[in-house]
Amino acid sequence: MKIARVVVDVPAMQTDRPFDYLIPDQWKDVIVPGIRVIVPFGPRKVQGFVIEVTSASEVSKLKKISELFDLTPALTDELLELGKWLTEKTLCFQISAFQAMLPAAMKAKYEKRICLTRSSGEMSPELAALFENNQDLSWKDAEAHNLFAALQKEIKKGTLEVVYQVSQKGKQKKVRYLTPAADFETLKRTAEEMPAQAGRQKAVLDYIIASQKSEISISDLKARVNASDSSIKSLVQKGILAEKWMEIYRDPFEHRTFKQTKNMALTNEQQTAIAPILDSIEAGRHEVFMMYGVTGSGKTEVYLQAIDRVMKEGKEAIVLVPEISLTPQMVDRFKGRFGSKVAVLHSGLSTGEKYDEWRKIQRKEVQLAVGARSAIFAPFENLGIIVIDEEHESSYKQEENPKYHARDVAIRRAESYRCPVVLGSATPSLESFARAIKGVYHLLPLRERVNSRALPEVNIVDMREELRKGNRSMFSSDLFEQLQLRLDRKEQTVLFLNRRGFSAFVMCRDCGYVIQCPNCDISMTYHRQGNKLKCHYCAHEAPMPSVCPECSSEHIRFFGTGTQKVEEELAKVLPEARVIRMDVDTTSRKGAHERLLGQFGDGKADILLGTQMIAKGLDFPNVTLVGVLAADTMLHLPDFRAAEKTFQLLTQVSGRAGRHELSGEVVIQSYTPDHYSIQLAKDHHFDGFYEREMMERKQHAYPPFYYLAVVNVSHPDLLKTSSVMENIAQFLIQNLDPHTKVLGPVASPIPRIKNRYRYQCMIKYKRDEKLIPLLKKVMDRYQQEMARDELAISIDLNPTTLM
DNA sequence: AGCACGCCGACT
DNA sequence: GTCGGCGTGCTC
Repeated sequence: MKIARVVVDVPAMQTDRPFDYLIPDQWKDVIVPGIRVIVPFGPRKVQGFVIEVTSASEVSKLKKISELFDLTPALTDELLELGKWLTEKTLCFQISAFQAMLPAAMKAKYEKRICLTRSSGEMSPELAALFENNQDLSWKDAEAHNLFAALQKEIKKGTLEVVYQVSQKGKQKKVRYLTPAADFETLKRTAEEMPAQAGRQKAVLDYIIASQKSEISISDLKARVNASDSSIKSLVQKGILAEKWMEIYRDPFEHRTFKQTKNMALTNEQQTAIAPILDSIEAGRHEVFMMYGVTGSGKTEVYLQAIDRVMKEGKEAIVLVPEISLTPQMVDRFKGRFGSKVAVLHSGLSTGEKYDEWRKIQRKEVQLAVGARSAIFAPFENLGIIVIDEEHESSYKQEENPKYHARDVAIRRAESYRCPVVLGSATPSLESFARAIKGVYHLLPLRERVNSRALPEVNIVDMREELRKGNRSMFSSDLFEQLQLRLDRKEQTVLFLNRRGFSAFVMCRDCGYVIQCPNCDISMTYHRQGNKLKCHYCAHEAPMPSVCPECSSEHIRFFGTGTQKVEEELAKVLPEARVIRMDVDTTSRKGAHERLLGQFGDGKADILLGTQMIAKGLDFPNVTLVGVLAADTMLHLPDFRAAEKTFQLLTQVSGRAGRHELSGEVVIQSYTPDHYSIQLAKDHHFDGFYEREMMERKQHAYPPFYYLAVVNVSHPDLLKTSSVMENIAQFLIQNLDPHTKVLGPVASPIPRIKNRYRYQCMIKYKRDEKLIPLLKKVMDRYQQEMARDELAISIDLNPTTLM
């Protein structure tokens, strides 16, 4: 008998390996790698993925696979292989890797039930009544009615038993439809021979004959010829029509039409950029392109035409976009060009809708998947290109297990399919741009805007100056004037408030001095407890000063503001302005995001006020002013990427102004206007920023000069947490390569979450073969404590955030 | 993760 | 003497 190696759906260290099962003869040809099965595991039943079929096992007493869960593999061979790779690269469980590649609807659902056995003998009267009409009882009901004692006796007697049911969370949506059971000639004859009193049945047949359709939906029949259930039923019973089931898709775009677009003529620059991509497609060569183009330089058109070529060759494409920019505008462009060949996968869809879009890919009914991070796992089998738009976006990194970066997965998949990856951004991540400069990636610059429109003029307002002038409001006089001007001219404004950076950094309102750690050049975090400052990178501490160490001003304090406050303030100073506020609160309901943007696009408001989510992708012709209320907030986060993120954000936001006929202006308010990330964003000078930031990174041994790994430990007990972390750090220091730097342990930037204390330590390395095995060893060593005690250890290789 | 098995304290 | 507490170890 053949044997299947199965990875079971039990995410634990001790079960993170394949278990062998016998394949029953009737399934010997059906069960192939990638198929999900249900297997007995100890006393229960669990779902598992078949990863291999062999003929021998080291285990002698094998159990049989109890059920088949798929008829076609849920994961292709390539995705199984990719899962293995993910496991190694991110140190996650195999099962977690597999599950990450499938839509949430395909996760297994477990239910425990109590069933009658065949040898049902006498039962106690109260239970007998319960099982009078039911074959079984759910475990939850039994629990709720406190029946366990009585049930246990019956189980001992053998009249009842416990069964484990495994099903899938999401279901395919199916509809009943009718099909003629005979050819149309026979149908015609039957219709004529219909008895007179069967008028409705005759009408149904006449309609079917007239329409010449072989598949008739029941709702259609009911609407068109007023058919009733009984007349349909009798036609089916007579064998004239047959009933069938058909899978239908929940269509998230049902009520939307997309304007068909064609390839546009490319500018010279675009042509120069696309040529090497097309070469690579044609040659079947894997290559990574870094398409570095200013906002409005027409990156999307290049993607579209490259994808068009791929699809003409009968291959498939994946386009990743950041979660938040999956606004209708982006979907429109792809749907408009490729119509029904597109599947869209993003968080705005329901679980069922996502599953249906995924099914379209699996069934090869579409050739293009557009979506957020997880769309990188689209189950295509003949990929011709992968595009990652806004490559620098942090949402491409998953923060939960498996902690993968979509860019790495994209490159890995593209290697297997020998196809190109196109990374696009106006503000590439330092890592990617450095690789492009080194020649690892192929750099494709787009320096001109398609409409030759100049980039908007950016004014930086020094908020310290405003304060000196006696303006204590959150709007500088410059911004206020500009706002007033747009109202008069009936033009629109986007106001951006960066709420990230809520963590209290300490800054002097007079000179803009921000207190930084002497060892790390990272801003220190204010701690209410003890009124002191801490660095979360090296654990350095300092007392909270009462006067600014730089200028001795007393106006030194910590910072933070919200959109609601801004809205109130706006209502006070510009009562006639109509404001739409977009933040987590106003966009939490489904479709709210799109609706608000639609309203703004229709000119129903003068000002769009929002957080991160309005930073990208928006393109409204009437917007001529963009205001950034506080450019600094992010700059002082305890994050070595703070400057990079600030630069990216400011550049991104600035790009929202004056994209069409009207020219635009940008006002950036800042307490640190001289910081290079702000100054260089003003000049739209990425290259300058890159060089400056690379110096900083080199000096402080951060990526791209070093790789990072972070070990996080958490436990309800503070002492336990720090001592475990200390032990791990010591172990790593003693065993890692001497060139590898281990920093910490320190308390995490958020030292306690949900009553668990958190400690971390950072590892900076260039090349260290010992690292992964050592980290595995650490996990192994603490495995027991993690299972029993409340200890948790997590490892993030190449973290994007250190929170 | 679940679940059974097994070894100690407080009850009929 | 038995019921049930949760520490320990296993799941093909």
